[in-house]
Amino acid sequence: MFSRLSTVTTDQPRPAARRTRNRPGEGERLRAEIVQAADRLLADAGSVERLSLRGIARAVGITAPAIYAHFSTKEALLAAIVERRFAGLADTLAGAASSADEPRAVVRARARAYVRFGLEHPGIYAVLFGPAADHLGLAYSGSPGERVFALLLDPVAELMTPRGDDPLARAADLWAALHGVVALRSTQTGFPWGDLDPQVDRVVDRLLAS
Amino acid sequence: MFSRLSTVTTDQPRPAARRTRNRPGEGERLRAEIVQAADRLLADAGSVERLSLRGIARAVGITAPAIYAHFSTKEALLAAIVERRFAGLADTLAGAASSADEPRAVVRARARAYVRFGLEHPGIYAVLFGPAADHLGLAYSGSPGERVFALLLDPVAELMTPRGDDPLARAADLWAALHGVVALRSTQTGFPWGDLDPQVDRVVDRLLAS
DNA sequence: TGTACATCAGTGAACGCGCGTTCACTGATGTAC
DNA sequence: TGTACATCAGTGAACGCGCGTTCACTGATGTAC
Repeated sequence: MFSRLSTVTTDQPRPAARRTRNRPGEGERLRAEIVQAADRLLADAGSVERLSLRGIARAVGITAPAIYAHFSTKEALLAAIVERRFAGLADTLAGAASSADEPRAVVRARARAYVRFGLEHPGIYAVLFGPAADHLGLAYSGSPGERVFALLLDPVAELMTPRGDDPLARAADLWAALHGVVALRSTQTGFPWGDLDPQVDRVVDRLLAS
Repeated sequence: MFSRLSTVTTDQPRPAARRTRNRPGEGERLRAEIVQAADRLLADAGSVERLSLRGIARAVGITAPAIYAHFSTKEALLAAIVERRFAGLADTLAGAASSADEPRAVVRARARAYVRFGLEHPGIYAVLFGPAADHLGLAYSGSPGERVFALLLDPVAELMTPRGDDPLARAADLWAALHGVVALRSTQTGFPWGDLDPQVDRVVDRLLAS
């Protein structure tokens, strides 16, 4: 008895944290812990494929089936992370420029913030805008990602409309270019990219030129 | 005996093609068949993760271990595909513009060809320039990908150097933008992208402006 | 204040899956005599 | 021309792995009497 107990106790596996079971009525707390751990693992380790329910459970200090009390499916959990992060990114972009600024400065500030976000959290960025986004049903139409795009489109429209240029096309060009900067810099790490902000400024200024 | 033989024969599983074993001395033929099948599967099904040795074997009509006679590892097989495709892409880009054209037209033609390649073969493109390229050791430095980049860089340099602009930075901007066009159009399929060539032309012309 | 009980957060074992890779082998082919 | 043999292209069974998901359950907690 004693020896068995002490074995089990000593034998503590991977889980970093010692957990105390939530009290009845507080089960919802685990939900938050799960999302937080999953988000951190995704941010650290870079790709959705490497994110497993078992790994998340290990990080939280529970067993994998316990996740099913809060998420019916791995995809449901991913969707929760993604929604949170989309909202966070939108807030970041919105906050990157005061609305009093002139439109070109707004675009520049938001472009820098967008790219920085992508490079700082490649795993998160990939889930929001990479191939994984596709089969998560997070494509443009009607999704929270639309809100993020609107934060680029709006100031671009302020610049283009008076000029008679097509704002949607120009904002799309810009989005694509910024995405490319994030994606290629993340992947082609041996390439002599040079400093980030000057590149973003060059791209923004030229793509918005008449 | 008979029944067993006929069962085995009738019971023919997935493999599409009926194969006749190569004769001694002709084992090398299988190598080419494997690469071809793997390349096709990758081009069709879109992502490296979904490409398995067992799937390739099924497509060729052999068993998975037979692959090991020709490739010591799944990665070795991927590397063979990638090298072939890099060379093919370089040829396509080189052929997209006659060297007599003026540099701006060369860039435009190669940019269109690059983007078209990426959109027509998303699975291949992803292995060449996506996140998978990273851990395959196919990053920029010293790789065949460098040859592809040089095909953009050279005409850009012709344009920039007389002007005193930095060709490497401008070519990098362009590469990133083109990559973004490919990646986002592949992923965000619900977005109102508009026609491809006009977008590529807009991006090229503006990013090369002074 | 003390006991019986219902609740429910979380466990542990098991499922079937497809994967990359290993290993000992089979059996048709071309060759040597 | 016919037989014995070595070669070697490819097989089939098995390995251990981590995965998402299911299921019957345990046992600490708060509550009712």
